[in-house]
Amino acid sequence: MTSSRPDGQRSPTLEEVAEWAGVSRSTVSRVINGVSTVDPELRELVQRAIDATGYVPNLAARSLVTRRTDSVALVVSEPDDRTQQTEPFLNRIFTDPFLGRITAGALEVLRPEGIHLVIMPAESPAHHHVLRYLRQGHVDGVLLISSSDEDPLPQQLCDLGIPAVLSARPGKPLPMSYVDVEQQVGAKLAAEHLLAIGRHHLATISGPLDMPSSQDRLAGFRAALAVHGHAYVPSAAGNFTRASGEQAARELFAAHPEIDGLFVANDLMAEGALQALRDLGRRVPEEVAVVGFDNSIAALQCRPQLTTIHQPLEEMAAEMARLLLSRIGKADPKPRSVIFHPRLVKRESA
Amino acid sequence: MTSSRPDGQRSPTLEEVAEWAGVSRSTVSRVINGVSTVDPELRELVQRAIDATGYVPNLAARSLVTRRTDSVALVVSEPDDRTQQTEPFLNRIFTDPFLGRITAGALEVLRPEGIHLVIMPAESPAHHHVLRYLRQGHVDGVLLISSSDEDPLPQQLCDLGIPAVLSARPGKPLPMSYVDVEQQVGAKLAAEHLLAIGRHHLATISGPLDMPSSQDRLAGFRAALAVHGHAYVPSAAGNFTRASGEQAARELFAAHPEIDGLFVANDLMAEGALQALRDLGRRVPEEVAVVGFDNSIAALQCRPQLTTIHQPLEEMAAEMARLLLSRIGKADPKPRSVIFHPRLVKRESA
DNA sequence: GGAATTCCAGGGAGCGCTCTCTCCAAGGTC
DNA sequence: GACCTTGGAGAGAGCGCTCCCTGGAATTCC
Repeated sequence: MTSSRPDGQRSPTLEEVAEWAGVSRSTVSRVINGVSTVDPELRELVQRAIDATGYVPNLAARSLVTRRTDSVALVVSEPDDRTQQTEPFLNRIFTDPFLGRITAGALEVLRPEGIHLVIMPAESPAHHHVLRYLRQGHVDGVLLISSSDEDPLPQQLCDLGIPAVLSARPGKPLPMSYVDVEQQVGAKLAAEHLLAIGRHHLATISGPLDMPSSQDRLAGFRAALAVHGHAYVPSAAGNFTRASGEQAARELFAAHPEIDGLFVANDLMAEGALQALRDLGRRVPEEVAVVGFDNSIAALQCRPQLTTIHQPLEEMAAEMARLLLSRIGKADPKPRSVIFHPRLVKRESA
Repeated sequence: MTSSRPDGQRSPTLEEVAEWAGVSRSTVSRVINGVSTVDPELRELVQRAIDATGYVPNLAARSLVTRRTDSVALVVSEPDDRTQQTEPFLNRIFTDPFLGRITAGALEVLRPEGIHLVIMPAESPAHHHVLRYLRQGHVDGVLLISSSDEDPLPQQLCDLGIPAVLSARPGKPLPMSYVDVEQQVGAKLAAEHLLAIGRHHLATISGPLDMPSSQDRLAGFRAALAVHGHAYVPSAAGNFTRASGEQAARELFAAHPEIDGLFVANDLMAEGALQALRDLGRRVPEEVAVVGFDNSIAALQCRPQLTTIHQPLEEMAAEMARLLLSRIGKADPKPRSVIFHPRLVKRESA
């Protein structure tokens, strides 16, 4: 099919297709953009011309006039204050099942609309690169996965008037749509499950404390236990990696050997914690029950398989994409939030 | 800083900046593009105008005339014949440390040049989406991670004259630059190490057999053993995921319980194999020695820590980026290949 | 049958930028 | 002092496309 690019030549233009078909540039443009007021016979002819010349619209020219690019960015952002990281940012995000699920969910909505998705890691030193990319008008909007309430990116996008949707409640109030899961409810499900199976010495491994979602899970867990009379809940913070979970579990058990129930803020860290417990010779779930969060593929890959809190990341990402598209279309409807419900998935670890 | 976008208005143009500064459009353009023939005083003035108006070049307009976009795509491609997959493609690639290292390496080279990197998964049903994106001229070139010798994408890019560099030797001869590691040498290092520590019943878990790199690792392992008189080497194929490694190990040990040395074509599968061996009650390395491939973060996360074959993915990706940039600049220099050297990293598992 | 209406193709302007070409002024040379 | 060179700014064309507007042909209506 197509081809026929003569040589190192640049690709054919609308004008050339029009000439081939013996019609005007306008008519070809109409055919390409699916405008209905074209004689079916002519439409057919133009289509043949397009195939014969191997024409592909020049996006730069088009978006110069339409002011649309038909692509949106998925930006995974991280602020600078996250210093003492052992694993590099890129390894972290491309190793966490999180991003894959988000991407899949967003594509589910975007592809049918013919919108491209561009994935951009934005760790702090490169922040301005990404911001420049966005400002230059490469994309029509942004799906923003931000990992800190100190992240300036949401505010910047707001100021610049770039349509964006957040993946979680913003750290500071911002007129921006976002999608979230009831974090506190999820933590409460974990707490109540641990209590229900008879555990009394509960502790938790949280995510980074500058993330709203980490704060919420921690607060939710504590609040749920407080209701049952547990005034103090030992905790340690990780950074959502397996290694950090392992480390946090070690600290926690060194300080509180009596712990018999552990809520870990994501599955990856829970997997690390399981590792630590194995090394410490604690049996799971007999001696220590462990509940994770996410219900990611990692939960199935460890032994024992993880009991965890399911959050529907794919659907959440799809909803983000929908919110973004509606935002891109109209002139600024008021920001909306869509909150999903977590649920407990019972497996072997608790 | 900047800001001052009046309201929902669109951003200022060159013309407006020029007017603010009382100079011509050309002069502003020169300042922005760093052309040296501008009076320092004027340059200063124009700079102030840029800051005051919050001007950002419109990329569409610029690339319409320059025919450059200053961005390249990192395409991770997968052909359709990979059907019976349990894990979805996106989960697979965003879970494998591979992509993170590649991205990091490529950015190392691209960022200093002011080139943006756009990451695009291209699993088969969406192949044409990505191809369209590339043809539309969103990017100047492509770094292609292709996972099958049946993948049509390399050939298509070639036909379209889109500059591209491959991450491994192409399945079919193609006038295209690529970067690779001496796969066979890597496999040989593994084989010889296993022999050196006294193992006699060797087997291997390979990657998908339609991948040139998998073929090479398998062939290299067999060839090295043949030299030492081992005519037959049991093998099972996985798909580079942890789960597939676990599965393959089970099959292998069910059929050949005598195996005491195992070479696994990547660390993730090796981790799965370790899991299977633990379930089977085989001690590693005492009863079975395991050697992985990649030297990824996964090799450090499992118990026992993996002895593995290191391949310098970051440097390889950086070299890919360099090859691509040189290809984009000039009119088609002849395709070059750059081959890196693997080395054995000894840890606990063998 | 003539006027009014509809339908659909073409013409042309212009999106915001770069880049070549032109032009002016200042300095240098004989 | 007349000529040439050079440095540096402006003018203008045009990249490939969309979209509004115009105008001719076909159709409808009284």
